[in-house]
Amino acid sequence: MNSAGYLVNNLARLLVEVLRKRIAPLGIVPGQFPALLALWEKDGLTQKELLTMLDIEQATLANTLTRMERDGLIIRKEHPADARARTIHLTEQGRSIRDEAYQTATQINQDILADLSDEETRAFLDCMRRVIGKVKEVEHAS
Amino acid sequence: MNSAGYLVNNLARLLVEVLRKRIAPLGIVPGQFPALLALWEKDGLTQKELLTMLDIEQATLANTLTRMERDGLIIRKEHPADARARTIHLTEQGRSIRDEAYQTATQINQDILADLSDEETRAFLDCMRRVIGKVKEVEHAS
DNA sequence: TCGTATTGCATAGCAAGCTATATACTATTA
DNA sequence: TAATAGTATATAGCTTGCTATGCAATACGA
Repeated sequence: MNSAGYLVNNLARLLVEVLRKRIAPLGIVPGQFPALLALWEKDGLTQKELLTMLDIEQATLANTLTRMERDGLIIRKEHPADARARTIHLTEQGRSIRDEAYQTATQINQDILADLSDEETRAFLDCMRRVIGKVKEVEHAS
Repeated sequence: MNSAGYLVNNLARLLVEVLRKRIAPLGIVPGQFPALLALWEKDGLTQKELLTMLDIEQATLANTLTRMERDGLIIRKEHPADARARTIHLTEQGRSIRDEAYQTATQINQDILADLSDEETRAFLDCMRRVIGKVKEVEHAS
């Protein structure tokens, strides 16, 4: 297959594995990256708040947070005002890998786009965003 | 995040879910699609032969084939000449959904690219192939 | 204020990807 | 030809995505 769908899927899997290899020394895995990015921006969020920043389902986040807690990246504390909710806090370890993680991600993005001109990169990302928009539209309709 | 990596991952997940919804009536799931495409081309392959046509790992294929057998899409027969190998054959059911599955996949690709001009689509797919090539290159180097 | 609806999070169960390893057979070579 | 190497497939164990559902706490409406 050489269709858009196949290519996107293929590329996504390749990229996840590259990311996995490069961030392994930091003690994190790809699925934890989006949550970390959000927490590096703003610590102490509830799961619900965190969820609004990420394009994953609630159950996926809950599981990812459990693994992050197991791995010593975060801790969950009881919410001061709502006993259902819990606030999520980076540990020292979770905080400490921030710069290196950012650099790694930036480097990967540079590496993989190295063969495209600036103009091509712009067009490529623009197409991607438009297709994502279209898929969400189409998805809703069906 | 608005990086290439994030966008690709996001798009891939969206597409898999669209495909999942649309092929559910056929009794198949997205992971089975590549194997089915290959088998519709040529039936009775060994797992090893099938593997060369797909961009997944051997263990992933073995598990997918097990689910396909469970779902009545294929059967595995003993290889006439090599007792280690097994040949993989579509069942009548696996064969019967071919045309509808093709149409569904084609329709999805059309739908999601509907907002891009022919020229943009060409450029988009071309970029994707080049980036895939680059990732494989980079991956090998590290 | 009491019963119901809603909300926040967790859990169950599945798919599909990965690596590492086991198992069983085939091929080679000393 | 007997031991060793290699090959085809399967299995174990993990991550990360999904939907559906459970459970407790909160909010609301009669």
